[in-house]
Amino acid sequence: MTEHDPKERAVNGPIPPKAVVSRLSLYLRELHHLERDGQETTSSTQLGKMLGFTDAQVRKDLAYFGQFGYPGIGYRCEELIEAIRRILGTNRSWPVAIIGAGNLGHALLGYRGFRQQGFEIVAAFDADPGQVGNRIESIPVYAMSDLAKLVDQLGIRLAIVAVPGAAAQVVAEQLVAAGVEGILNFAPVTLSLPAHVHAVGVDLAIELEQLSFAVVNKRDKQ
Amino acid sequence: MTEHDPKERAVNGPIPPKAVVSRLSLYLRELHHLERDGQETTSSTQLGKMLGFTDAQVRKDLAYFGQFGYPGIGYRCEELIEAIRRILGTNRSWPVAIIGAGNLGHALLGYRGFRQQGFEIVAAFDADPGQVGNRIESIPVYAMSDLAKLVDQLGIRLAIVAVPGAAAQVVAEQLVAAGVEGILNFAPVTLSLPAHVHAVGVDLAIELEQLSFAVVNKRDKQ
DNA sequence: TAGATTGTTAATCGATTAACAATC
DNA sequence: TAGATTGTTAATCGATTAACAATC
Repeated sequence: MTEHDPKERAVNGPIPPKAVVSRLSLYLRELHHLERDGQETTSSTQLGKMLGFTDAQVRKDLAYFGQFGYPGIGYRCEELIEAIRRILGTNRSWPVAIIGAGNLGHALLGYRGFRQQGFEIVAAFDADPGQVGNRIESIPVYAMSDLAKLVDQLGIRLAIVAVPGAAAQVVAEQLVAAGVEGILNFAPVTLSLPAHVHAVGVDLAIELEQLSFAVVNKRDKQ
Repeated sequence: MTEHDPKERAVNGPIPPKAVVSRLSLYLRELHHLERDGQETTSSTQLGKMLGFTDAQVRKDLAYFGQFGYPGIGYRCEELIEAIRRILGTNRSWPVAIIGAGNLGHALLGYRGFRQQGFEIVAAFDADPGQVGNRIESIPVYAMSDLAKLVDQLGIRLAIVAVPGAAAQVVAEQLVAAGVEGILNFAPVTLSLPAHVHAVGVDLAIELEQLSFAVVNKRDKQ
């Protein structure tokens, strides 16, 4: 806590573009690196260079949410980290469920990066009765029939879908019925969801396709 | 093969925005679903509805690459699939290496979706001597010292980095030195690469952060 | 033919960059 | 003070949408 009192934007100010919010996560990641390296302050120019953005873009992005810098000085890393975490909602720990304890779900259950950023996987669910009752990375695997009960008991609002494509839409509907508000979807399908439920899709094959395109159309970056 | 001879854009035509290329992958995914369901043709309106885009955007995106449709009719699914695969470069199979046979690497080695889209993981590499010589999902695990030799022998141009953040930059440099041209990076760091090497980053914690933001700023979609 | 739908141009909208007064 | 850097406005750039002639 310092005497610096940033004027943050009114709660119902202009809604930031999605691209701005995703850059916010990148700024946060770089700020963690800077802080770990012992740097107290940084600047829009430095953050921009680290990520290949202009300094103007960094300042503009942050300005959507308030005033976090000091003219002539820059930004205090610790303060900006705290501010971005508040904006993203990761200044607290989220309990998260994973649906699908197969190949990918297994790996996600063991992924350390989630907890470091404020996400704790507290329950896994699988359709296979052989899996139910097991613990994977010390996280219990439950039957899908227990979903609604556990979502309620554990206060789960976010879930990760790691089931085969053919099952994903049905699973998503079960999650919505259980009260989940956000879904990180690894199944290679477009989920159809009510407007109040948010989804982020990660399609691993698509990421490779984007790389394939970049390589076959070899024109240098920048 | 039909008598339809699309006039595709000159090879050095305007370079398409990145966002267009990523939507191309989504069109391809939906076209596969349509084809599997036995649909012969589709339209920009239908494709748009499936993905939440306008029909104009679908047509504009495709128009960057050529003329693939039939006025009054729409697009033949099979033809458009083939055209998009040619554009993305996935009308052939790419041999891919995975670096890091830990938690996540393990899951990626078993991911079926890669092969279905034209990517075959042919080699894994790990720094742990205990892993070297093993086979995971029938794919051999090699020592990092064999990287350059195998990249050359197997014609590997794309690699997936699934090592801890602290190791990722060094691994990336080894990949570049071995001649790899594209890197799909799962480590939560920004890689510094020469201009002729392309990277796509997937940071799993960042994806959850984006979801967290959407949920705490609960305003409905669209 | 009438209805459907493309490819493309023009109009609109939004996002990025440049510039600079204010501040430390 | 001089140098550095912010937050913000205006200018530029790029992407999306609307409209429509051409086509089947």
